[in-house]
Amino acid sequence: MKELAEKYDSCASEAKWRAYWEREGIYKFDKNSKKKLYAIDTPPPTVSGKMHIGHAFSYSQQDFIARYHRMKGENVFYPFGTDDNGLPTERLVEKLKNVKSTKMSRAEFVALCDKTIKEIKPDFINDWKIIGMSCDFSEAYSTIDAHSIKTSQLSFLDLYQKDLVYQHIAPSMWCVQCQTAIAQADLEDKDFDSTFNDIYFTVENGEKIIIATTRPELLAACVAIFVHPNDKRYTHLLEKSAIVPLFHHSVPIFPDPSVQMEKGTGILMICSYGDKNDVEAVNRRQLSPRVVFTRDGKMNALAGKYEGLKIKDARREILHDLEKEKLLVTKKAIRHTVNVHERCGTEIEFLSTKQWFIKILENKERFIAAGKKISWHPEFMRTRYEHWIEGLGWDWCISRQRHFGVPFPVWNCKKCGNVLVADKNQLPVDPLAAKPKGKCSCGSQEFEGEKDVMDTWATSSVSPQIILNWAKDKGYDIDFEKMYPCSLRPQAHDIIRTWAFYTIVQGVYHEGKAPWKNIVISGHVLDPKGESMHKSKGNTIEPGEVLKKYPADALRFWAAGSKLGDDLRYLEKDLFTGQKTITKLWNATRFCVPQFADFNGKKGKMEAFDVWMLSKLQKLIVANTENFEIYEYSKVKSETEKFFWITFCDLYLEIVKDRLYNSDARGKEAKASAQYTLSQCLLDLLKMFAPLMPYVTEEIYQSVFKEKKSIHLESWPIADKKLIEKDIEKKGDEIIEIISLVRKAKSERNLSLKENVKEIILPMNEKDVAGFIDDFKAVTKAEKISFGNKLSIII
RNA sequence: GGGCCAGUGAUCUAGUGGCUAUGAUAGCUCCCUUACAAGGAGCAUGUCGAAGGUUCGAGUCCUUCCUGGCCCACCA
Repeated sequence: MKELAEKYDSCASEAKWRAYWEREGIYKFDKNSKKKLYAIDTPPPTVSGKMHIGHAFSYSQQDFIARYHRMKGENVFYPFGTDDNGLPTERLVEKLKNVKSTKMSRAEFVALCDKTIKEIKPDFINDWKIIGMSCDFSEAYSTIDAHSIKTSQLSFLDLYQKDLVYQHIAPSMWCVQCQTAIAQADLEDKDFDSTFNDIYFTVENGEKIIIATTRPELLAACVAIFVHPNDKRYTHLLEKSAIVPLFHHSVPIFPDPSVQMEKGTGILMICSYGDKNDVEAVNRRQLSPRVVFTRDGKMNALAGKYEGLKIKDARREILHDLEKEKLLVTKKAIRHTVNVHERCGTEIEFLSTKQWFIKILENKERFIAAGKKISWHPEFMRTRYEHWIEGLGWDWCISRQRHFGVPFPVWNCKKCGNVLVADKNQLPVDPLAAKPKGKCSCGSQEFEGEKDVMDTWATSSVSPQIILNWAKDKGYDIDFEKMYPCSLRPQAHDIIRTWAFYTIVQGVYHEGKAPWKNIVISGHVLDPKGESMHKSKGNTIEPGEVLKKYPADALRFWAAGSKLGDDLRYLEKDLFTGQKTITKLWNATRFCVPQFADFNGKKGKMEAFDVWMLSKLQKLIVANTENFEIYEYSKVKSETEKFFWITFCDLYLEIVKDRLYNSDARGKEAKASAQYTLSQCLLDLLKMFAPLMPYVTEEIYQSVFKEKKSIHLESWPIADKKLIEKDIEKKGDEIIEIISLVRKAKSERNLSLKENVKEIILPMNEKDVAGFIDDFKAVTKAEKISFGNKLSIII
């Protein structure tokens, strides 16, 4: 047992224990262990420059849970992964290296991505180690490593064989900035200033009608006009045709019940394609589409004189021309919400392209059913999941016309165009570099590899399969069958519609069941005003900056303060509160340690206040265990903090000082009783703080107790119900109440607490509280204690 | 427009039917007491968003409304 230094040096201590944990493999997964498994489907953060405060927040929270389960004696499988493929990575590399992927060869760009990732990843991962994540970092994966590519391709082959994936030419969501197809889940809302324009069309009978639109550049793409069949204003126009202004092509006027009569002028122009309704309308009426722009968002030849202009420039020019030709009735400024691509903020368009889709619409019920089999924490997050599924309108488009991603294990026959998929044994495969095994059914051996890569979610959604070695290509065995489903998926609420949903889809399709037993949803970090943090708003907080001022334990302690699933404001004072708790823990230990010097570890007859204290401790253990079982780490934090600060420090430590300091007068046995209680409380408190503040608890444990290699390999305290003494607790509480009143009385008289009290008359039965009286007398500095009907404090 | 969550002292927050509503921060008063002044003791601060209702009893349950956040839809 070592004396503790006067001050806790968090900086040195945290670095020391971090290195120790890694060197000693404290968090290493033991694949041969017979203990109960607890597998965590860790979120792989998207590799970006640095960890942000939201990461620090949510990863701390999942780490509390992981550490609790480890201490509970479970075999925790807690790998660490990084998501480093796909569009987000491409955009990062473009930014860091100041290049444009569209202006480079694919091979060149992929090589640059690989190189850049290698450069920045070690520092990036280090941020996670600094906050004290207890992952097994030797079980690290990247969503672009060979194992992940193989798993992802295997997943594709399995879906292909089960007829759950298909290739299809159809109008789908397209980002003209990223020049790729995207999925419904990749959309975001954004407000734009625009104009609502009333434009004249001329019907074949010469009548002029007015159509309202925000997108006049789509006039060239107009293929029909819809009016409501019951709209008396326009029934006479039905089955006639109209001439599109500026472009002079003729389009039919159809009745269609989807038209909302009260909107705009009640006349709707159908373009190929302005939105999802247009897509459906064109299909329903079997119209031949007029596509007017190119994949990079410029007008094409069909747009006549506007060819080559960007969409927005064309809009301005066309409005200008309409105005000049007196075809524009009015132009109203409006602000409206438009769907944009979440990665770049560009308004999405609809283009007919050939894409791969995973079928999801036909199995909505199965996904909802699988969601019901999972325990959601908090429960209401399941509702969000179900609503997302109910609102889905498209199958999952998984192909991206990009460079850096998992390739489709697919070739097309050059002769007949047939699709050939790779053989399982070929994986991982790059179809641009390799050839399929065998021939096409047409006899040809000439193939063209699929150039598209997969949506990054297509790979991250098989994270359970990746970590549990579904592809069976890891160097050693992790028994997929035994370990699937995982025990836990921790993640934030903003990716329920993507990561959680897609992972469930893959789980249902590959394994016929949900991928995890529990899902814990964390919230977001807000700025001090309660607003969301955005780089553009300039209100972001960098964990690196926070950690220059405060220990990682304090950051974690702050992160433990949000109720499960709740957002939390970043207020610096809360970091300070955490730091105070660390200091207090340190100083309380500094008080205890010298008291253990002459302690033989044996307990004799226990003093009343010690029984009282141990009883309260057992109750805390029960409460904390229950709360951790339901993932309520914030309640563990507040309960433990309250107990430590008030019950242990303010009350108990003060009460036992007399017995410890004056053992000659009070007796060796009374001292031993206090020593025993102190050491029990301190050890159990350290253990219960350990998941939240792994560093300071380790530092203290290693100095004072050191029964195992690490406090994090210690067992979580188990409550001894026999120690719960309701009666003594109640009596003790009554005495405590009076101690408070004595303190208050001194305080009101502006006296020091060590001031003597002449006499205290207790309104109690002497026999009931006899065991407490010596301690009570000492802590209140009372010269005389007597018993009567009414409380009286005579100073 | 639909859904979800929330509205508690100056600020943030605990509290899913039961004695005078938690704790933290800021404020004020006192105390350098041999773990801790980055501390301790104490004080003050609340019509628990509004209105109805259920109940012996409501911050807690129900209804309606108001406000905020998030998600989704619409966006001719």
